[in-house]
Amino acid sequence: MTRTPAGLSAITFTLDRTSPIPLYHQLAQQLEAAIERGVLTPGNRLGNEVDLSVRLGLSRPTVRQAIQSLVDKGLLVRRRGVGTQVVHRQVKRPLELSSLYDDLEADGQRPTTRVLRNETVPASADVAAALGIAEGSEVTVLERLRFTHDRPVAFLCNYLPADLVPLGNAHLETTGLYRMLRSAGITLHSARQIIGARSAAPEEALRLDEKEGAALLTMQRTAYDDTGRAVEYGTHIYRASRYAFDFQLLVRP
Amino acid sequence: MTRTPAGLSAITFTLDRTSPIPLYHQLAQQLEAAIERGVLTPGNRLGNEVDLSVRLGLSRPTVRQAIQSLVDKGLLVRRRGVGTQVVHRQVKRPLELSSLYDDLEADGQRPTTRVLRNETVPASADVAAALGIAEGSEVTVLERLRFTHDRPVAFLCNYLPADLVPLGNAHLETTGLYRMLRSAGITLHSARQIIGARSAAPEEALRLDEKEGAALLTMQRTAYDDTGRAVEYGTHIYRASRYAFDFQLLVRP
DNA sequence: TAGTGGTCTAGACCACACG
DNA sequence: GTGTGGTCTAGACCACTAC
Repeated sequence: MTRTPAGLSAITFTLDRTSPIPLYHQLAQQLEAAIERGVLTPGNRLGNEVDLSVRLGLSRPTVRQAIQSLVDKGLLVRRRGVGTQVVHRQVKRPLELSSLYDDLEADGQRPTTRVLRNETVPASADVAAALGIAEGSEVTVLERLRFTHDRPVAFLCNYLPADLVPLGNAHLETTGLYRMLRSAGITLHSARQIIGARSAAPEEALRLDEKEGAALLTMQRTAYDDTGRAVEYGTHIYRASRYAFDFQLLVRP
Repeated sequence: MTRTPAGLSAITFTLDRTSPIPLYHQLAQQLEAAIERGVLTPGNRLGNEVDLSVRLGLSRPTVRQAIQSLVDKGLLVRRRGVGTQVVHRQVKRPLELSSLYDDLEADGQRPTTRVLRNETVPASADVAAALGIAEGSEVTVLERLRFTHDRPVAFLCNYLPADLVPLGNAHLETTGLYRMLRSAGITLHSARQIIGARSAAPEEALRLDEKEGAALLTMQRTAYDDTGRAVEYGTHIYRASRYAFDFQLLVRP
């Protein structure tokens, strides 16, 4: 006997074939919304792909593609011979290239930034190596203090190829670096991050309003765009008493 | 004119249709190997999918699936109207659910482990909450010290549902916890990690051979399996002087 | 044995980038 | 215009799971 799962049958899908949004994406969005709204609850079976495709008037590969995208997001699990189910525990925040500004803002923290330094200098050996450019090439060096509730959270030092994008202080104080890069048409592709800890040196302690010797969280990051070109190299220092990295991550199948 | 890129034409692909390994996976492996060996160098175009499928005697969707898997890994980039290229900077180590043991071993560090505690206790409120089980349920609590070169690197405290898998001390001393879970047939699916820092308390300093007040790197993690069931909750403390998290991560398109 | 997802085919048309 | 990837179809057979 073929049972249509209660949750799924309660959903009316509306697919617009004239829309520029791909059909599989429309379907995926509506499935995700149904999960979000609780119409499809954890453990609910999704019903087999063939039935679903017939019901929607789509081909099976298209339906599969929609389902697959949600599997990749960690919302669904497929088991051969069993079926497709909603994962019991929802993935709240998928791991992304963490932008401190976005993280804080998403947290309702209303971050602010003070630009301490913004100038063009020749790249030192280590910066050149990190960015994969010639030593002495022009790079923009950026030093910023980030605050929430008028208290410092982090000291951010970044290096970018000088010709990449104009970095006005006004914008830097009201938004995050990654947003500026994105709106300049630069799409980030990958990054390497090293997260460690160390004790605060006297000048660091002063800058961050911590005691000397307090534990600090550190991150070094190099970010790359589509073509593999290094776009940004940074050294960040966070007050461990006010910040921690919160990752949700998926295991590659 | 259609040019076959030099790199690609130099490769002979061998596809075994009788193999249980899917064709798209065989192709993906061989493409990846070619990139690894340097036959396909960064910037090399991969040639269009239609030609490739004809040459290999595969359908285009199958070839696409192979290419897509490498795009997902961050090795290739596709651009509509342009083509498929090898990414300039290679992704060295994709982000995975980091296993300290595996990380150290991959680094040639020959990690060792001393089990300090391994017993079954009723779950406290916070452990029960983290694992999503009833307070007072039986959990296995594990305390381990991990060494490299006979010096401590980390103190690991983990809680697992008691009935999950037998955890013999002998195995725990010679391998990692995640390997034991995997060989018990548990496939990890997702995890939430919180990485922070703090100063060493006296007893922590003693245990890790650090000075009191030294900066320590901390991680809290809850790991989940396929079904969304919490499999493990742990609190780890690392010597910041000897360990840092090294992530390579991709931005979701 | 029945039902599920996993793989694969051989086409088709479209949107976009580039010369 | 030409070539590229992006999307979509309507089937097919197989492997695995559960009963």
